[in-house]
Amino acid sequence: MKLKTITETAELFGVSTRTIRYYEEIGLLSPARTEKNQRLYSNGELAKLKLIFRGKRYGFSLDEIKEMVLLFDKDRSGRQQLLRTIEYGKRRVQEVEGKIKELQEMKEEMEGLLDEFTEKLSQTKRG
Amino acid sequence: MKLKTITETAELFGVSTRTIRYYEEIGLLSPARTEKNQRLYSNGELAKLKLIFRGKRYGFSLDEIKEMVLLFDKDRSGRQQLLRTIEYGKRRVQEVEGKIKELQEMKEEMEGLLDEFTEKLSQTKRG
DNA sequence: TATATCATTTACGTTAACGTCAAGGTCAAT
DNA sequence: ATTGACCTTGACGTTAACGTAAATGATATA
Repeated sequence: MKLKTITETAELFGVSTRTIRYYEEIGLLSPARTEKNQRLYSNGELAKLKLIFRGKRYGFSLDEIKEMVLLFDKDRSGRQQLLRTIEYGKRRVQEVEGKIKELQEMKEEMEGLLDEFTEKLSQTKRG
Repeated sequence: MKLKTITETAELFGVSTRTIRYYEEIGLLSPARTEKNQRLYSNGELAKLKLIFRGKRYGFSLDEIKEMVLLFDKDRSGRQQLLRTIEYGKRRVQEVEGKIKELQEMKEEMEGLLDEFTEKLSQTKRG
């Protein structure tokens, strides 16, 4: 378990150190610290960051991402907590399924347009 | 071809009229006007709005969306233009394909987590 | 010892994407 | 004629998600 510094982490994900610190500011991360107070990022924190950036790519706000991350992060030992977590998770999975469907429609629509353009092109060629 | 007013359009998409006007401000829409200068939205403009909101749902910025909309919007009659448009479009389609793949991975990951939680739950049940 | 590199916190600045008045014009109903 | 519902164009306000700069500290290297 090799711990990373903040610059290493930032470079790994291609973002600024400010971004990483900001995520900590809003409670998304809680890296360990060295004796001299420098941040150290474990695999766990890196995994969180992966989730964060993935979430961002699909238009989730950091607030929504926070909900999700914290949900799968904390001790959910109580039965009630577990049930809630599972219910919430299932809903999220359905959302993701919906997004996939819409993306596929979008893709088909774009491909349709491309076909039209290609058709036009071949006409231009001949005309 | 029934033209819609701005409030009808806004309600149709569940956004504010300000939002619709803003999209016009940044050059995404160009609705017709009545004699008394009121905006009227044709099916074409509505289709654009559909694309815009879909794009937003996947984390595209309005600037990126603008590129895409304008691309498929203008007269692309010249051969060069057509070729460029098609190339650009193909790249976008590949991007969308990539997004779909990532979303599927995300879904599987979430389902894996849910399985773990469900497992925990059954242990709590028995314990 | 001085220079450079990497880190820290604090705090003000910026931009996109709208929200929210304000002031005014049109048209139908009371 | 005035109330109300709809529209218009400014124009200033707001929030999320950082950017950027200042002041400072530890550590390595020339």
